[in-house]
Amino acid sequence: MSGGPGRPRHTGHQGAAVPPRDEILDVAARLFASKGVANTSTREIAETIGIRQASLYYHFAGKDAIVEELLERSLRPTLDKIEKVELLGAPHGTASPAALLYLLLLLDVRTLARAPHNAGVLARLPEVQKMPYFGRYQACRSELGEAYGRLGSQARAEEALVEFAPPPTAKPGTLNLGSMLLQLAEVVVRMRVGGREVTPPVADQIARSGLRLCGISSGRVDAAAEEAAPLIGVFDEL
Amino acid sequence: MSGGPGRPRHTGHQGAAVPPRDEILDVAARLFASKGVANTSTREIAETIGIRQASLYYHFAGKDAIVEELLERSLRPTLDKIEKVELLGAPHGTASPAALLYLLLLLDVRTLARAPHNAGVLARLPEVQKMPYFGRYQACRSELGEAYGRLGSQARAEEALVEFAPPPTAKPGTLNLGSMLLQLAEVVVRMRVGGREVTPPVADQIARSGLRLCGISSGRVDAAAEEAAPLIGVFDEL
DNA sequence: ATTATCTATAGATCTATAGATAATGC
DNA sequence: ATTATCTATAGATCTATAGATAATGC
Repeated sequence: MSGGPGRPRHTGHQGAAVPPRDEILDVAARLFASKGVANTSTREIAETIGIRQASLYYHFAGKDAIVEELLERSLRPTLDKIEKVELLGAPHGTASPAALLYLLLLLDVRTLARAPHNAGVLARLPEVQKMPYFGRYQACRSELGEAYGRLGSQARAEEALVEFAPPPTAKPGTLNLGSMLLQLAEVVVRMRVGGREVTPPVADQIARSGLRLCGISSGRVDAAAEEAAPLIGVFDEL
Repeated sequence: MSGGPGRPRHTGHQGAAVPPRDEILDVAARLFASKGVANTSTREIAETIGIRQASLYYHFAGKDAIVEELLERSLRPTLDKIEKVELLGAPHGTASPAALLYLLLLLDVRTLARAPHNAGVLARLPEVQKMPYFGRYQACRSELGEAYGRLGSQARAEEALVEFAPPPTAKPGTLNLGSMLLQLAEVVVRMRVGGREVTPPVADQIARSGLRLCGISSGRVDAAAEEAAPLIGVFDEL
């Protein structure tokens, strides 16, 4: 036979190959995103990698544990993002709310665009939303939504002062501005499902659209984007 | 036993109760939306209604047939919408692109808000997207997206003329404006998943946000909404 | 005869566990 | 001894079919 029973696939650590645990997560993420969780069997995950179904249980307690870890991992970048941007806003007060909003949107879009195997779809599956762990994910997501909402209405208020525009027509409380911005950023998830590439100019366009959605005029959108530009590089390094 | 074998649940047609076929679709839609398709067994559908699992197969060829019909039904309102709005735009040319866009967004939001059991989630499930029938759904959805895109860029162009604003910064072809508007309207699906109610003012807010997203100034958004207001009633009656 | 249900079940999964096996490192 | 795999399988589903049964309408 090719492998023989009990033969480990990696002898020692030759050239630092992908750890089996990560390979499982990687393959599972791809399959879950393209076929759903309940529709993907543990057998399919295992045999895509080239191991037997039962061997998965050496690395994970069960199928749910795989989902849980994927969700956990997809959470991290978002939590980091919020923290960083809040840091940048409060202490010096140098950046305008509009620029901060642009920055947060752009970072979010890029995170979703770069997530391996379009992990954003995972959190949209009803089966996943029923999982006990999902509460944490949702809490984190609403925190991001609130950050969007705060920055969005600050930027909008500033706009009204500068431009002598009529006061914003929004009746507060009826709709969450944050939800809409969150949703807008997630157009990326859709694009990736559709096979379209998320290029840097596309990311820029989406972020700008978010500012316009808040009622910021084209001229000031440009200004905010320029103001944010030098800050992007800083975030990449953290 | 309570029913006994072979006993029909409806003797004749007493008071035009819900036809069993529709009841199945109704229950299936609710379960699919809340737990996913693969995660919902035919047994669960049947026993929620109060019939036996095998009895489903008298009404439907299989589980997939139920999904297919739900998808088909959720398609109809969208197709109608596009047709109607195009009708209104071309012949007399009375309505401005901005007003038409507002109208289309509002109709779309209301359709999603009123769809029984939040049918919008169904089309987002990867398992459903793999179904052979899904192509038709997607084609219809992109048609709507293109209508959004057309109206959006027309409205934006008009804005630039009137306001002497700088030319829109969008590099054409990099990002589909239609996709973003489509995505924006679907914030309703999310809201419903989260249990939040979609009131008429909320619908109005979303539609207005769509116009702003296109770069239309607050003043002209108000004008477009007012222009569209009398047309809404007309559409409800068709 | 037709309609709409039922019971019973075949056949195909799918998840998770038990226990064997071989390579590696101490 | 530990690590990572394997084979084999129990037990629990789940879908779809076959054939029986009873009510209704002609």
